[in-house]
Order: sequence, then structure tokens, then C-alpha cells
Amino acid sequence: MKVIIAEKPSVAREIAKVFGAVNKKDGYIEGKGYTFTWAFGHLLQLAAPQEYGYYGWNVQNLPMLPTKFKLSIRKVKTKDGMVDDPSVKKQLDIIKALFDEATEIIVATDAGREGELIFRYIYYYLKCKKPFKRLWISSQTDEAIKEGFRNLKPGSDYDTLFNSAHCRSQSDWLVGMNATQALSLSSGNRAVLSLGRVQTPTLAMICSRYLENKNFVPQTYYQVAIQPDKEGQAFRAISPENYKTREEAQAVLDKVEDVAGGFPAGGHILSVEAKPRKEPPPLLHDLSSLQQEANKRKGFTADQTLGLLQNLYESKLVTYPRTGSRYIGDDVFAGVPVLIEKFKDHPDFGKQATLLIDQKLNKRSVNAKKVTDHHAILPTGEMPNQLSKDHQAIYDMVSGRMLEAFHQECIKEITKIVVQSGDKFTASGTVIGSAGWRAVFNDPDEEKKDEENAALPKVQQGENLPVINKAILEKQTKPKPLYNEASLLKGLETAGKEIDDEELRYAMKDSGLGTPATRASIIETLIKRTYIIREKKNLVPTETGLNVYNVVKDQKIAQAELTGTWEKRLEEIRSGASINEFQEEIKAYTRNITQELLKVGIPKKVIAEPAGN
DNA sequence: GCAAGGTC
Repeated sequence: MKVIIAEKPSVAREIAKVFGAVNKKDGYIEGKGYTFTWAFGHLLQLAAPQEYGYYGWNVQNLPMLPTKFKLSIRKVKTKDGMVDDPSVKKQLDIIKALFDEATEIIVATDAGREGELIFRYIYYYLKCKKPFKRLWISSQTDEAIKEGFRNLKPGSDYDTLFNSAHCRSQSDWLVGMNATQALSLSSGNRAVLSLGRVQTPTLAMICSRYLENKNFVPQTYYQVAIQPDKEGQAFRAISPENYKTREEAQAVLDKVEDVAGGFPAGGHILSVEAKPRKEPPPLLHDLSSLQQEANKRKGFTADQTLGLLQNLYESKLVTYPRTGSRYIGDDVFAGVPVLIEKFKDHPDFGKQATLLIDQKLNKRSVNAKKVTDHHAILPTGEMPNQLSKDHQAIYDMVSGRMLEAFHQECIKEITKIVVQSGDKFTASGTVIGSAGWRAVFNDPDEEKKDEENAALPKVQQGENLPVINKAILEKQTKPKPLYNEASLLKGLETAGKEIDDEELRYAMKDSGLGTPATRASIIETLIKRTYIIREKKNLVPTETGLNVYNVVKDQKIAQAELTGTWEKRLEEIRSGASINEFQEEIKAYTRNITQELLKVGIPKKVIAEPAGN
């Protein structure tokens, strides 16, 4: 009997379907001489410190450097503390029984570092010795699965990938556990002050933005606006310069030849320029972009959106949610017309879906090379009934985005009019010529600046118009806004893009900080520690958060670069470099940061209070 | 009591 193990039930079901296996059992599917089983993500984790004999939180234990790491069953929190997750224990027992029967194992966990780790941890924990082969596919269509099975790889081909994954895991444990205990202990052990490779740079981003925003000194500047009128249709034109003083602006204002000043037609049209601009449709959603949109449209937190999306996925209404790709391959694209057709009677999108059926679809989101372990989020074509309001909102964002992504470009006409009245003034306006993809949601165009006119009257060069109004506008420079969940998610994705070191920047280019699957929980962790709070839509540090930031802000652990350095080394390990050197460096760093943090500490008040304004 | 990673 051959046993196929997938990372999650949905993938095991897909593969079983391709084989025509239909015999559903508790925790696996059987048929055609194969057995298809699954994990639920990581079933095993590196064991907690006490399992190596480091009892309690104690300076004498630090740094904790286990000579050999142990694995333990994933835990859940109960009223009696942390216990083995019973559903995980049960599934592990099922896997063990199947592995015991197996002649060969086929590893079908996701094609990536963590997918490899998920399987290997199970395999080694169960002390399994059976031979295994690796299925390596990046698309789960029937054809891709069949092709993958014709091309199974020797399991040992991925030993170095496992090494890099295990190093990642151990390094996070060593640095995180030790730094957390060290800072908590040196601060009086009154609260858990956690630190980690991802959470601490994230906290640092929030704090430094908060301080920058709070300490920002606004500068006042002045502009002059005039209002020419074309046969009853007035529009606004602005001085192209910003003036530092009111006097400078006043001088410009005084020269304006307005009606009140005795000029019946003192606005001379110097030029009119109209340029079309094509705006391509947005890409399909990945988890992060959907979380950002749901935060902007509905105020959902990243965690809420992930939860709602997971429910939709479990109801088979949308494809796999924790994806980091905004593209689909040609195989999935082939099914898109059928998918679009399903929305032709939709109350909001029906008209656009019907329109799209007869159109050539835009292929901007189709690129197999940019599909990583999972493709972009799509509706499955399964039609929902009776969704809750929030589920419906998320479902509509997924399906609406699909219609947008395959729609035509939006064509805008951008008009610029230069008017002379004393000095020169410019008026600009944007008119949508052909809505294209923008017809799906019909949202107001967020790019538009507040000085812009929606539509400008038709005027000709050489015309002289009455200027019916003029004014000095007093404005202030604005600081960068505080982070909210949407902008923070974006910031985490792009973290590392400004690193000076080219190699580190390259190592982080596809990852940023955290992963799509973990970013929501990183934000929740910072809130749980009372490092940050939600204030309206913003994420604002507390006193505790700022204290922690002040202690660590110049340490490596607070920099996104740390992830870059690790990623670079982990990639070298994947391509065959020795793990010993990296492990020794991590241990040295762990000793170092532990010692530093034991020295400093946060003297008083660790109970959170919202930071003052 | 603690990391980051994955998922029901």
C-alpha cells in the first residue's frame, strides 16, 4: 500500500479525486490501491524549554541552548493550561497506523520550506523508516497532479530543504525564547515581554512611525486659488507654487484680474491639454491584499478577514486563502470563463459579468511563473446561499475582484488648463472615458487629489473668461500617517526593500516580514502583549510597547535585516552549505542578545497604558 | 508565561 500525505485535507481530497479514490474513512481516503491522508499544517513543534529541563523562568537557565531539539505535539490552551491538541493527537495516530502499513510514502505537503518541515517532523517524530518520494507541484489542477505523479522525486532530493527549514525553526526558538525570558526577567518578571525575529521589527515599525508622527512639526504654506467661469460652469485653478509666507501669496493674489477688481474677462486661457491615460485592472487578490481591502472597506482586522475567508474556504466557496500569489496559471485561467458566467445573475455584478462573457479577457493576472505554492484567491464556482453579512462582504470582494482582474483597462482623460490672471494658474481634471474594470464596484477614484476638479468645462486656448473669485489657501505639511492594519500589512510585505546591502535585500525580496499565514497573528500577538492598541483604525503603541522599543531599537532583533541575513544563509543551506556554521552563529547571537537584555531591563511600570498624545 | 511557522 502506498500512502500519500498532504499538508491539509483539501489537497488530499483533490489528489484522491484525480486517482478516483472515493472510500472516505476517518482521517484518510482509500481507493485504487492508495491511501490519502493529511496533516493540519504543523502537527509538531519544537518542545518547550521545560522539556529540556529548563524549569521556570530563571536567569540561571539563560541562555537556553538545547544540544538536541525535541518535538512535541501541537498544544491548545485549556483551563488546565497547555495540553496536546486532541484532534492533532488523533490525526497523528491515524498517520502512524497508515505509515506502519505502508510500503512507500509519497510526500504531498506544499512545495516549499515549511511543507517539507511539516512532513519531516511527522516522519521523525513517528520514527518512521519507510522509503518516501516527493510530489512537487505548484498547481493543483488534475493535469498538474497527474504530471507530478509521473515525475515523483527521490525524497532525499529535499534533505537540504529540510535542513534549511529546521534551521529556521530552531533559530526562531533560540532567539525568541531566550530574548523573551531575558527581557522579562531583567524587567522584574511582572509581565511577559516577548521578542522575536518578526514581532519585534513589526513593533519597531509601529513605534518609530508613531514617534515620527507625534514629533512632526507642521509647516504652514500658502497657495492662491482662482475661480474662472465658463458660461455658468466655474472651476478652480491653483497657483503652481507653494508660498512660504502670506505676503508672497498676497502679492500674487493682488495681481489677479478678477471681476470684483474691474476686469470682466481677466482669465486668459494659455493652453488646454487633454491626455488619455490607461489604467490596467488590479491583480487578483492574495491574502494580504484582501486583508488590506477589507480593512479599508469594512474596517475588518487582518485576523477577522482571515477567519471569514477560512470559513468560506471550508464551505468550498473560495480557493485556498493563505496564498502569497496574485496570479493564476494557464490551467486555472482556462476555467475562468465558466466561473464568470456563474455571476451573470448576481444582483450587483451581474451586468459586468454578462458583459465580460463576450469579451476578450485581460490576462494581466495570468502568469504561471508567479504562482508559488498556491495561486491567487478565486471563487470556486460553488454558489453560496445564506451567507452572514460579513461572509458575504468578503465573498463579494473575492468575486468582484475576479471580474475586475479580467476586465478591460479603465481609460481616463486627464485635462490640464493653464490660465493667466496676473500669474499663471493651473486647473486639472480627470474624466473617465471608458470605465472598464472600474464599472464593477464603481468606487470613487481614491487617487484623485482634493484640488482636482471632477470635470472641467470645454474651454479653448485664447479664450478670456471672467474670474469670479480668488482666495489665499492656508495649508500645512502633513506627517506620514500612523499605521493602520492595511498599511502595516503592506509595510510587512515590503519590509526589507530599502535595505542597503544588495544581497540581503535580494534574500528578502519575495518574503518581507512574516508570511501571509502569520501576519494577522503577529498583529494579534502585539495586542495581546499590550505593546500596541487599536485606536479607531490606527495601531498605536502603548507605554509598554514604547519602553520595549526603546530598549531594543538599536539591536539586530528590531531590524528587518535580521530576516534578510537569515534568509540568505538558509538559501545557502538549501543549496548545500553546511548547517553547522550557521547554527554556531545563531548560538553566539543568542548568547549575546541574552546577555545584553539581562543587563538592561525596563525599570518601572510595565502595565499598559495608551501612550499619551 | 515565551518564537514563528502551518491549519481545522
